[in-house]
Amino acid sequence: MSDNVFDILNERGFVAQVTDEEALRKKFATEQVTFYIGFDGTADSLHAGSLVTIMAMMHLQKAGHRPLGLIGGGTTMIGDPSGKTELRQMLTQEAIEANGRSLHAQLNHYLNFDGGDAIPENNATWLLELNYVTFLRDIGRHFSVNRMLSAEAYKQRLERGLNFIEFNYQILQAYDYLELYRRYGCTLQMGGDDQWGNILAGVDLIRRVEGVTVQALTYPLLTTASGAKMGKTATGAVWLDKEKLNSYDYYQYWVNCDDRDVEKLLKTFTFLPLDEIQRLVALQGAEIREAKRVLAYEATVITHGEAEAHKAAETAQAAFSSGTSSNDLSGMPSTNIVSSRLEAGVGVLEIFTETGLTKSNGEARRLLKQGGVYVNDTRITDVHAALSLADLSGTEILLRAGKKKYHRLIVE
RNA sequence: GGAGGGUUGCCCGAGUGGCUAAAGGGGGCUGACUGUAAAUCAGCUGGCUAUGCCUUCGGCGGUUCGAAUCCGUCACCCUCCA
Repeated sequence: MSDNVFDILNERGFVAQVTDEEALRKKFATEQVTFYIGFDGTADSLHAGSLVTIMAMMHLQKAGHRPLGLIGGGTTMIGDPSGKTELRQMLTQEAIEANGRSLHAQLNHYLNFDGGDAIPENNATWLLELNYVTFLRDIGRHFSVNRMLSAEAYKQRLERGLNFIEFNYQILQAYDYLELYRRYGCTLQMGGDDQWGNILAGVDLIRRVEGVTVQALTYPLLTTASGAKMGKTATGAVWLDKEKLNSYDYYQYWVNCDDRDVEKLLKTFTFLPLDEIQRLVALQGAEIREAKRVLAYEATVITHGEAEAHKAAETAQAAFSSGTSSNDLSGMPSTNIVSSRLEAGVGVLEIFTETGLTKSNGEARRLLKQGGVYVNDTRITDVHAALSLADLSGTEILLRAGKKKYHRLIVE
């Protein structure tokens, strides 16, 4: 370990706040640190927002430390008030458990629970069977309500109303840290900067109960240059699950990023060396697209693997670079259609909606009127236009909505 | 438990009997310009078997020729009092 992992994290922009930088550096340099990050169990797939966390874990793991992926199966039943203005929607226990399993399977892809020494955990294991009175005696007495109330996270909620159940969230998260310290010797918790208060509560609790000083590190909450949260688009979250978002669209998400975000994204979501990133970011004007392609490729490799990333890149190249002869569109989303339907003629509006390019016939009609409907790269202007066998090029028809959304219609 | 205020389209928010598929903003989409970027400009932004029809203003029921708008009731949220 010539370079301290702390520096790697720091250089790449993963560090917002640390409890004790010197102590943490020393730990990283001298021992294997078991660290944990909690994942909320409200969905059955992680999205690009969680990637920051995952990348941080991977960096530490590469440096020889031991990641502990904690699914908040128990805490999800409560809801974290931090950064939210409303009570989180309650999920059934069954749904939360199912989500937990999916999330662990996903994390396994990045952290390798099976082969390596990474540890999957779920706080439902200890939280669900807590005895209320015992918990109050042993843990509750260490928490000062005064201090909790003065925390920024609660202040805002106090204006609007804070449910008792949510008020307990921090205590439970603190307790998680204690449990993980006891069970696995976990001495570092990381998380988004909005978790700082909750994480510190755990650090305090461990000091009071065990007399041991453990560490906390948060990374900045990433937003795009236009102010949106990472991993969310208007059409939905950027899921990491291939079933929910195919590799091509995933690749496209990264390629379409804002120029101003490229450097940050490369540092955070790829493992490329910093000097390479500097070289890419130095590109000017349209050349910056090269940096975006690298970003998209690298990011897709990490999540979907090299083969998928390669296919996505080829497909994007074929679709967007008119000069090239590459015709590999295999990565593009597609829909099958029986040839008899084409023989009879299928309305363009109908087919756009059927493939999901538009959500309704009305939307398709609107799109067409505005000049955003293309078939085989030719703009369609007639609302009543229909596709027939004559539109086939090979065994497929290329549909496009607007400038960027492609879809292949494959005849079987 | 008592008194009052609120619940409108993806989000915020105006509307307090017909001119309301519902102002305005945000977001999104399309087009132009470009570099699959940003900024800017213009248009669009409930559904359909579409010069018309249907559904939408928390749920249900009522008054009315006509209701997001009035009445009743239920649900949820907020504020003040306990």
